[in-house]
Amino acid sequence: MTEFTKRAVQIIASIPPGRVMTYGQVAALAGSPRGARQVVRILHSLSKPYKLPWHRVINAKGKIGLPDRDAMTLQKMLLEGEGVAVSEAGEIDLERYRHQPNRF
DNA sequence: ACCCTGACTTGGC
DNA sequence: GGCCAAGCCAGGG
Repeated sequence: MTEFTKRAVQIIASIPPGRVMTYGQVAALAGSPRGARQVVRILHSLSKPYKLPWHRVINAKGKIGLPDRDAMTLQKMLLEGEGVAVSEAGEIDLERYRHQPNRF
């Protein structure tokens, strides 16, 4: 496991309920602005063992990237359960829910 | 080791 | 604002 992966895991795990982050944002904070795809891999392979809040990680368009309709519905359900509004199309208001670890 | 693929992002039309 | 093309990085076959 690379350092980047470890950092990404920490970052994802630190996203509080009711907040979301984009793949690119996580990647950037973990030290690799172009590592969004690796973040995706992390969610695929490590979300289970590390119990990561995968549902709080979405793409830059503010939408759920999941190809599976069922999984998307689950994610929508989980987020709404935390107070995040998700449209039927799986869209989220990033400006409103984006988690910003080092905001001043 | 090489090639393909992906829960991505950004820039241009 | 939506669709297409190229860039990027790692894991898996």
